[in-house]
Amino acid sequence: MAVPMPPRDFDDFKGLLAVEGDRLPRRLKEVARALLTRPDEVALSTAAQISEKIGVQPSTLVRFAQVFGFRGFSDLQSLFRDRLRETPFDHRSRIVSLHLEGTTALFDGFAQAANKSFEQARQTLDPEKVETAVANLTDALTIYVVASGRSFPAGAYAAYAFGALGIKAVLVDQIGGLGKTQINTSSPSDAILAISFTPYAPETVGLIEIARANKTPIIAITDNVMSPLASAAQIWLELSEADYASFRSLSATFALIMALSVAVAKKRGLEKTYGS
Amino acid sequence: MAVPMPPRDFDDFKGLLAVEGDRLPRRLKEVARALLTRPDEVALSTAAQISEKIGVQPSTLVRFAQVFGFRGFSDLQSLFRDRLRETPFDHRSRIVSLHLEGTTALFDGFAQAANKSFEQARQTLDPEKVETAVANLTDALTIYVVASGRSFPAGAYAAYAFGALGIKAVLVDQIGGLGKTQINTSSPSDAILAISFTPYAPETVGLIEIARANKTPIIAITDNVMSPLASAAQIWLELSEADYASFRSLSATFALIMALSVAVAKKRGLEKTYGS
DNA sequence: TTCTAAATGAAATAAATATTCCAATTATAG
DNA sequence: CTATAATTGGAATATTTATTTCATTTAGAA
Repeated sequence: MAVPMPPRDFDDFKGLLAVEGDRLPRRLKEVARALLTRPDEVALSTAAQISEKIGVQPSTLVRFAQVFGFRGFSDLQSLFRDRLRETPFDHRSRIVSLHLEGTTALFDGFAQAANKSFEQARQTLDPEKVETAVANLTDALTIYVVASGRSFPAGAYAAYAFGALGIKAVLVDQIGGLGKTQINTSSPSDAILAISFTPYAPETVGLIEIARANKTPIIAITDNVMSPLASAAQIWLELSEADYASFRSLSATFALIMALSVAVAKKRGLEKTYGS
Repeated sequence: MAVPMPPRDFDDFKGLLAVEGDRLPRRLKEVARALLTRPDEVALSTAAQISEKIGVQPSTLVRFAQVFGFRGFSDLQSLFRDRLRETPFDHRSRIVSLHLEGTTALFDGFAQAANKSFEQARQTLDPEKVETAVANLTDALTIYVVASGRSFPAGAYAAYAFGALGIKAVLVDQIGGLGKTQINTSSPSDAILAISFTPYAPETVGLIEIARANKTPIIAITDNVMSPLASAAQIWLELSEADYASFRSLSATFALIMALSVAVAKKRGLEKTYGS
């Protein structure tokens, strides 16, 4: 194999991967992906630590570097270190370079809305109620996740997160109009996690009525006291999201779902190392 | 010499220096100043390089560290490395009322990860490519949204957002194993919006192959050049999300989806006031 | 299938890096 | 000043970390 000139900086390296990356053997491709996914870690860790995380031998890292013309892994790593040095003010400075126009400006707007949501959530979330919710979910045999309309993605994610952590959860997706059938198998030893915000999807409201008739404990994530979920649920967690361009953020909802999942897994003491 | 407990993080160390710093001997005082002046360099360089820059012997660095209760310089250095790993918001938000324990602390962790994702996204997102993506989506008769596994909630949300804005979109939900059937109706006058991150769900990869065979333009949201989506797509947008407790954030993905939706709606000039 | 080349894992070795030790210097108290 | 303790520099050593080598596995061609 011809020994090419090694890339001179991180962007060069990335560009090279874009072209040549596909030709790499299986393991080296994994390495490439991993290095690009966590460039900061590459800069700050030793070859042994990195290779361990990726699940390859240190020698594989050295070989990987040599394929691109470096003498060894250390030379490649110095690209990652320089990258971290060069970005000090762009990357982690206090004032973020905001985009001023176009679609990326919209992106910034939504990012800010997310931030605002987080701050609001810190204020409105009652830690005690959250812990009670965790306790209830921990005791549940099966967690039924109910969410419709705009909240459906959050529900889908909750089901995913629970599953990834080895927690038995069912997403009530109402497919084929079978929502009622899906939730009707719930019992007092299970739990419902219901997610709904203004305007409360009538499907969700209808479904939790059934759960209530079954005496299944209901944990709700909703936006305020006046929510139909607040009165129906045993515990409800208040989360008021900010909006931008007439789209309400879902970021705090997602963060809360992740927090609940991990907390339940911890409490059950079966935290599988999976997730991601 | 009494061996004190070494500081646990960078801020601890800084605080300790504020109190004890003046009592240090001349050379060690120089060291303290230098380390605080360029903390990034301390994280990224070797003891020899640092000592050279300061103009002292490497052994002085070791002794310096030991004065503060560390076993050697390496232990002190790891504080500087951790500092660099932390999210930029970590520093500031320390002041803000952070929850210190329990599930709400987890919530804060995920909120910070989301923030870091936003910052990273600002760096990696190429405004030009974003605008091209918007243009492509604007021209599409129907937008097919493809996302599986962890990314599925994002896809579901994209379909929702497009719909709410009056943009014809189909969520390829692969129900009943009909994913291929669903996407097979796509044609060059449509567009695919594919979302996938490490580890790339094979379903998604398979589906976009079909779209490619149909010559349907593909717009991808993925995490790096090595992604199978990057090579298959006409345009791909790079988005590397941060993670916490081994769960990767989705916040930047959601923000980008919202931004794209709104931008397309604007461009089509049919922005219905609905959404939320 | 069999053969050959390529790729990988694991251990051995080399290189680098950090730490300790001791002699030389500087500061401080008497 | 002198004596003593504290601090520092520099070389020697120990430790960690990267790299090379070689045996084994895997993939590809004939």
